[in-house]
Amino acid sequence: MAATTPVRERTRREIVQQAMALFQSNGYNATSLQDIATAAGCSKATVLYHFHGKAAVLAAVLEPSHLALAEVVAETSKLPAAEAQQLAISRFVELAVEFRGLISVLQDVLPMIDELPEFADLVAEGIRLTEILAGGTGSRLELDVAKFAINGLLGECRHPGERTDAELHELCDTALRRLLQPPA
Amino acid sequence: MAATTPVRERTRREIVQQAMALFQSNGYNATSLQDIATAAGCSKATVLYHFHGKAAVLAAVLEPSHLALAEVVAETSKLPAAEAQQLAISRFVELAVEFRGLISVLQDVLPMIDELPEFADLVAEGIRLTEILAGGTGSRLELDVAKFAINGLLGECRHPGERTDAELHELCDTALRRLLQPPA
DNA sequence: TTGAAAACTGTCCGAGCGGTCAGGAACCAT
DNA sequence: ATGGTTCCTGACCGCTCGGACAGTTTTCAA
Repeated sequence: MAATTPVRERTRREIVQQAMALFQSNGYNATSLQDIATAAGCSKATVLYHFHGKAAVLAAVLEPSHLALAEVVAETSKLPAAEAQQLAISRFVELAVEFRGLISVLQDVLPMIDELPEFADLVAEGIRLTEILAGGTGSRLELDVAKFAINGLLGECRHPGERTDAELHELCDTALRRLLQPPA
Repeated sequence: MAATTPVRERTRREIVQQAMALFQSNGYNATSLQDIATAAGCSKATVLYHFHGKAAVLAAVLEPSHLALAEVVAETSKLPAAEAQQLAISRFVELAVEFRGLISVLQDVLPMIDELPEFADLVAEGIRLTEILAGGTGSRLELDVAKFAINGLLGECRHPGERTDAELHELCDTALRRLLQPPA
């Protein structure tokens, strides 16, 4: 009894990896289970053997970024509002650059994410991040500006290859600071 | 020979109206021709009799906003860069508020809009608007910030009913000015 | 070597999609 | 009344999708 069955993990990993690539280039909705299976070199039935439904594949693809987001939220939650905002901006920008490819996937799924129960806490953490980015003033306008910022960032991380990581980083950093830290 | 056959126009209008409502609440991709037909009180074949394909229905739904956008672009194109940017911001915000419901439709279609030939000039006008909003500096960063602004605005106009028109207007105006007119 | 457990697959299913088409119904100038 | 035009529809088509399942192959500890 090995701690983990390597064959199981290997296949799962391959499926997740190929699914990620396909989701990034074609979007979640435009990618079929058959596409994933073909890319992963197995049958569609195998994909469904390892993952109970297409949404479960998506959840596995999103897991690392989800964990990273949760860490940023946890890390910033303990700080006073002003410092938290400051840190959240830079950490969030880093996150966006690191997972830039996955963000278009998120965009594609957003309209239906409320109906997928496996993403409830991801949504909750997104909301929490918004509050932190808003600077904790509780002001309606600032909260909405923070949402605006996230939407802008999500939208801009699409079209991979058009921008280098450094350019994307500068853009997001500039935009977030202009939006969230306007000079008094 | 009447100038227009009223019955034709009445059916067309009903279809477009119901399609607009469905596109807004469920998105373009998640709305089927059958859904539209049922809501409009006719058969799917009738929808296809009046509009040659689903994309044509979308084009009809988007037409008023498209015209309004074209007018804003035309109006601002003649002005010097600084004034043009100033005017574009306020006019674009007004546009966004007026057609706030349709914007989520646009978001839904964006990933595939390049393949729909009927929207080529809409895309072109969107790009032109981006340039005007960027302030005509030609700077890569400012151009990207303008795109960022548009994406943020598009994202925020979703979830109708959560915000009044006035609130949305204030939000978009604030965000665009912070992004595009940062104090020197 | 063997046999149970794990991994995998071919095949089928029902549903929904956008779109076509021949023909029926409504309309209206004559 | 009537005949041609416009409007409308039921039935159908080809296709793709996510998913179910019984049965085969592979794996691996005993």
